[in-house]
Amino acid sequence: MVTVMPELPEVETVRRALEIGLVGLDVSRVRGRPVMMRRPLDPSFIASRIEGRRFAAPRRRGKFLLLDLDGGGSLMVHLGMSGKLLLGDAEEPRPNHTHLVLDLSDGRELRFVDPRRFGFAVWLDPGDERSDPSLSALGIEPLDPALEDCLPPLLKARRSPVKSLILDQRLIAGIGNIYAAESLWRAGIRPDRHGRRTSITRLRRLMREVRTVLQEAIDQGGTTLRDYATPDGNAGYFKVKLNVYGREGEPCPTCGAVLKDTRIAGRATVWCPQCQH
DNA sequence: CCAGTATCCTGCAGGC
DNA sequence: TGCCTGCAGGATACTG
Repeated sequence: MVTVMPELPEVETVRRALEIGLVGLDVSRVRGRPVMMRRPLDPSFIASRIEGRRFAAPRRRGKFLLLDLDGGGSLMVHLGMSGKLLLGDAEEPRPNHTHLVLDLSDGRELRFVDPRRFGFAVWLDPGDERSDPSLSALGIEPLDPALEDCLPPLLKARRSPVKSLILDQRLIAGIGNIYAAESLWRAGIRPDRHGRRTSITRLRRLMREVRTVLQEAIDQGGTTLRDYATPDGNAGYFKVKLNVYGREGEPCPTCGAVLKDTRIAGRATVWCPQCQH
């Protein structure tokens, strides 16, 4: 059983669910206790900035969500690897590890839940966005049409394994361990091949596969989303057909060779020794 | 500047 | 059955 972590497609699907379920609602009250997360959570400060204000359309940059409020400023949320944003009835019991609760004007609550606390939620005043260290360092969006032209030369200039490079958010924003493995398998490139030793042609192919797999996953999420009468945040967690991730020891879907399992930069990496070179 | 590794956290799987 | 260990991974601080 593979647990799907929030990478770009999952975050985008959450964004779309919130666009449907959150825009136009007012925040009547913010609740939560201070807790150490990837960045410290300060519910009182967040409350001072957003209580009494109305949600505008949410945005996404890489894996970061920007929940904008009318009149300026955003609640920036990163889901880490176990984070969820849930829209639920106030009557329902809250899940364990609910760190932040926003009471909404329709009687529901927006809940930020994150057992492993690799995620965070922080307030950004207007103008903070430009200088925020997480956002300002981000590389190109994978769905940007300029991807095929911009990124290959940058990858070609690096020594690291291609897999490490496409996981580097400063180069390309939004890919995690799952879609990295899937993209490389689709492109027929060994995950441990160094950027320097990969032709521009093959790197361009990789960029196409990155875009395709992410777009397919977003489309799947969109399908999931339409199935929910009331978007509840869980809509962001779906399963696409994963060809290699979590399938070490199983036959390659293309050639039948046994999928190999290795570690690159400390991360589990599955690949086909026959198809990827 | 660049590459590689340690670190944070909880839940769960596997071994004995 | 129950305890222990290790792994899962995103971003970033740190080391060489």
